Amino acid sequence: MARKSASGRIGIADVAVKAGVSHATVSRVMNGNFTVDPDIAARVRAAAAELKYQPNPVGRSLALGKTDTIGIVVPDLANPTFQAILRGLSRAAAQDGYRVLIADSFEVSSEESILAAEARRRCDGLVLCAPRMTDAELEEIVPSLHPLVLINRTTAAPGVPSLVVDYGQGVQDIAGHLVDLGHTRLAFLAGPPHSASNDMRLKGLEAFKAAHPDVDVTMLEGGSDFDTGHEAVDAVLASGATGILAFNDLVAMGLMSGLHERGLDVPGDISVTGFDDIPFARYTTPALTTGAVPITELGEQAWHQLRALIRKEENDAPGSRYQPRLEVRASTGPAKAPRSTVHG
Amino acid sequence: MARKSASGRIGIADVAVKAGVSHATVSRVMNGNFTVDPDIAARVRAAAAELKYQPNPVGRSLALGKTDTIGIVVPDLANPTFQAILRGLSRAAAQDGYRVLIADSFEVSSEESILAAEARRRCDGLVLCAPRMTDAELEEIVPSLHPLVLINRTTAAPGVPSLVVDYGQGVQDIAGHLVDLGHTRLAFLAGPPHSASNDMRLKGLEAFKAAHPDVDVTMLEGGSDFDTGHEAVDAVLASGATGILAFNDLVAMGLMSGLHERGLDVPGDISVTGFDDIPFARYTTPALTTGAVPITELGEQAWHQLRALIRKEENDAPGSRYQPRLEVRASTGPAKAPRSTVHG
DNA sequence: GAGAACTGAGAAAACGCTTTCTCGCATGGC
DNA sequence: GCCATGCGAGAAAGCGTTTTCTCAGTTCTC
Repeated sequence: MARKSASGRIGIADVAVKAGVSHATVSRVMNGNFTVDPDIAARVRAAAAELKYQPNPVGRSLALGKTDTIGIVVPDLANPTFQAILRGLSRAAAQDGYRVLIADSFEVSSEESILAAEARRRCDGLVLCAPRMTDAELEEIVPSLHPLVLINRTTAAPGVPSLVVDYGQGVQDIAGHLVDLGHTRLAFLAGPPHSASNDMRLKGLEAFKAAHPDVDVTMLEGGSDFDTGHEAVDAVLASGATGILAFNDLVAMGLMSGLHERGLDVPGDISVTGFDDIPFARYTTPALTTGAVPITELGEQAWHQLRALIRKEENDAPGSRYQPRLEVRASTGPAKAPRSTVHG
Repeated sequence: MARKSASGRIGIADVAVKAGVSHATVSRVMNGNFTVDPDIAARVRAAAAELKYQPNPVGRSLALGKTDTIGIVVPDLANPTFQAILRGLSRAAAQDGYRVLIADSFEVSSEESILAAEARRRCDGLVLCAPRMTDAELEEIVPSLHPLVLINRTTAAPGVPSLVVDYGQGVQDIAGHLVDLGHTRLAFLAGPPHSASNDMRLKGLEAFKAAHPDVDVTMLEGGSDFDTGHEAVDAVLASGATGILAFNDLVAMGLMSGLHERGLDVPGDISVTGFDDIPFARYTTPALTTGAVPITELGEQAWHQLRALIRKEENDAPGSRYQPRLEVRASTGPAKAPRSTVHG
């Protein structure tokens, strides 16, 4: 019969009593400390097994000063991109015995810093995805969040790795692809106004426009979800563009759905591109041309960077930059009125 | 200048020294205990603010015996269904000040019970999604996991709410819909062999077959992802069925994609149905007819049930059963060779 | 004006563990 | 046979909180 401590749960004290040793010895055995007599160790292990004793992690955390848990702050768990980051992070961390605590800010960016601080205090480190947070706010909280890894943001603070996707180069590649297909009138269906990754795309497009003065690029307001794309049909048609760069795959899918409802053919009438290469992108009809980002791998890398920080290792690669790979599928095709050589 | 305790972080002791009071008083103030003189309370608050003191959650957890965290065990974070449950759970829990810790078993069901026990000890309660775990194993670990809420599983143990989707009824509704459209040869593209929810579907189809002896239902082996559906094209065509019930939306989308590649028209040649109504289901081409499950709401309900358990409230609704709603979209249509009245 | 009742804050115990410190005991050397 | 050495395990001190216990100082009552 398992005797229980006052709390109702079996603790180290119960095992100690049953094995006829002190708490300290039980702790030593449980932690594989070999300065314990093998006979006694065996007795302790037997007692522990019989009582099904499992050390209380909270007690351990307090004593050891670590929780074996990391936190991730995401603006929206419904977004496939963050789901993928979470997945990669979770898997990689699990392999090293770490769990992940999620903090979803539900796009309420005013809550983000509080949430981040909160999460950080419960964990050994933090991965922060906060695309809408202002630079000022970011700089202010970053120092108190160490060990910290940033996703798609950079900071002046030292010792904070940033994993950033080169969206600027990505949109340029996509725009280039459309131009190669003969499109001369493009439109960019932008993302959320104050999003860091949207800014990167805008910068990329500026560079593209500078390099291609003959191409007309219309900027359209947008957002980051299906509905944004779906509702943008009128604006897209009004722009007269034949090649559309949607902020991301979700927006592109919404747009294609809306165009389809209007009886327009993609890519016959209009070419549509996305960004991210979420798992569903290859299964849309037509399959979506997009800028593929190895996003799950990014989550995995986030863990590796964070791990190095937690272990206070020399970090030779403080952050890294991911180049999107142009993934040409069926949603892009020759412009209706080609003005130069067109393949296919 | 903020003085720091040995640990390097600001603790209650630092605030106590700065305010010239004892730790106890600081704690009382921080917890809104009104037996403290207003002047002293103000002094403490000022000191806390100046030092930017935030109580250490681990210390609090140990003292209070609660972590304000719940855990969720999922077999695969890549699956939209579990993502949605997680989302609903996370949001609902957040509203009550709880965070969620995720434990992804990566479909390794042998790890599931260890993972669950591990997660449970770090949290105040657990939501368990373990479709592949055997009944025996489930019954064995359930008692040690309380407070616990099960998703799509039931247990004989008392006090464990189960949130289960009535997949059995769902497939019958879908099958009925296909028969109404004139289909007489159906095929079920099954899910993972030992999945609880697959068993429920199979039972539902048995009932359906008993009620519709004139309808031919072929059972095909399958899985739960895109590729399963994509690879099943040959088997589906070989079956001669014109109405296909895929295990879930993912499989249905894979199948539609495969059929499309073969030049077949959905629903012209073959009608395809899914299950779950994941967010993408309405954006496929054609939009997918499916059994809609309010899955995010299910995650939310999971929290409410768990909360009741944690608070030891009387739980008048120990679990609940969700009826899928038949969502007819464009992927189903009249059978090619109608044998009875067909609408449209 | 003295004892009772009360108020409010400090001391100390508790939460469950790890780890340092300490010390008894056995062994080895001379 | 005695002291130095070392090994192994218990005692105790943290880790950072909350909360009970205790008690000094004040107010109230008769």
